[in-house]
Amino acid sequence: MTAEPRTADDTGMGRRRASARGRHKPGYTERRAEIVTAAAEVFRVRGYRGTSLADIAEAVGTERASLYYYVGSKEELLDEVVTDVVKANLVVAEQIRDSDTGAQEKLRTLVTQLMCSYAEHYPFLYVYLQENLAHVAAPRQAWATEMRSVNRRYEAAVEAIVAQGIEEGSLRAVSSPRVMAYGLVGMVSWTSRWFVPQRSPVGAAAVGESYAELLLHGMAAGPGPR
Amino acid sequence: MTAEPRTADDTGMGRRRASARGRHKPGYTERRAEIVTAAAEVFRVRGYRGTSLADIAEAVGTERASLYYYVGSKEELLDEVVTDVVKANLVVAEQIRDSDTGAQEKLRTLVTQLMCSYAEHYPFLYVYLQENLAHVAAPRQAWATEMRSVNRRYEAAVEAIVAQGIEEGSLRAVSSPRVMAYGLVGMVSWTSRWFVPQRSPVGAAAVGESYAELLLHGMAAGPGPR
DNA sequence: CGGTTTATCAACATACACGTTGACAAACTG
DNA sequence: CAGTTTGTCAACGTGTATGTTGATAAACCG
Repeated sequence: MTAEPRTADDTGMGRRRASARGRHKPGYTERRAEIVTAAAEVFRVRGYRGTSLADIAEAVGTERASLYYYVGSKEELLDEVVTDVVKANLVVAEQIRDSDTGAQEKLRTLVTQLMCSYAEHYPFLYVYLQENLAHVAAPRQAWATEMRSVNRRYEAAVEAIVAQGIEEGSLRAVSSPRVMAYGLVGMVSWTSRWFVPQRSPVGAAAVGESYAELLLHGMAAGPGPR
Repeated sequence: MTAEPRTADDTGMGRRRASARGRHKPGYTERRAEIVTAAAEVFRVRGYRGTSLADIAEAVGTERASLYYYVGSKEELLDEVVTDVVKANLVVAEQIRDSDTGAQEKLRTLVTQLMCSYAEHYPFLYVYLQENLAHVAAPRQAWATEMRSVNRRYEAAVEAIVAQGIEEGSLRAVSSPRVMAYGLVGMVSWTSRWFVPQRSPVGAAAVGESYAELLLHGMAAGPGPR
């Protein structure tokens, strides 16, 4: 008894809700964006791992279960928060690398652009920087692998510009291009630990220009130090 | 019935074990150190939050419950891994700040010392750097507050050296001392994301010297860029 | 204005992590 | 070699997180 045929009657109610996501009602997408934005801020403050969906629900002013009407999982939410912006950033970096200028100008542009990008898409990119891809757990491995590749390409772009600079003689080989690139990226990325666009006396552009100045002056060929 | 008097008979068995920790048997401390070391490596690889005591037990080759014979909690383990080394590092930084030299030499010493320190106490300091103190959850607030103060003092020391350099005229005010200090710390701290002492073609000292060179050349007063 | 779609949420089912207990074996000790 | 200490571990209790379900309002629409 209690056979519960069930056969191919794949009409789980939850499934129907999920498929309702396909349709693009006007209010739906807006509300979804609200949720993603709220999630981004909570992620930034408490970290991805330290954030529960209940936290996000509270920030949005709703109940945890309601979130599932808009989003399939916490992972999907992170993906939504982070992926596009990060990829856009990579595109810009590769454009700069491929542009037709000297390495010095390229680096300056890249650093200031990067800082401004952080501020413009405020909590989003910082959520990403604070995520250590080496620490992601099993269920996000696919995403992590993709993002790692984005990171690698980003770093490769910076490295290429540095290498160009050394080759064209405008930059000193203070160290290997790789290590120099990591230094540059690190200096800028670490701002995620202290820089808050609104609450900072100095703007993102100013920080970016300072760091560009510092790095360029530091790498520039020409009159020695002392 | 089943009154279970229990009164002041505070002889819970677990308590007795815990108090047995007071005694300093020879093998005990060694085993404990093994566990702390293993924990450090697991923390580095998976992050504090992403690590379960089961993971650590597996790394040690024992059972989760056995760890509690040596350690009261996961937090205690992190504390053990991180706190002393971090504080020692701060002491060195403040010594450098208070030493009797020019700012340039101070910064060079500080940066190289810092990198070497990372390598020497390998996974330990990197575990700390990867912990974002802004993300710690409630039960570790006390520890986090203490560590935040350590961070603040560290950054203040670097900032002071930069300020000294500007005052004595050996460094340019590329930006505020604070922002410059963050840049320096960031460049070095970010190595936690890519530098693995054994597995890297370039040693910690070399990276440290390169970054010191780059930063100093970048901040140094004297012949302009171009 | 009745029926359908849209959105919300209480309640449930699972899973996993932490920390504790008490039993137990092996090593030590007198 | 008997008794105690030292170290290990299966089993349990508890808390908290995720994701699902079905009931239920509210808005929409023909």
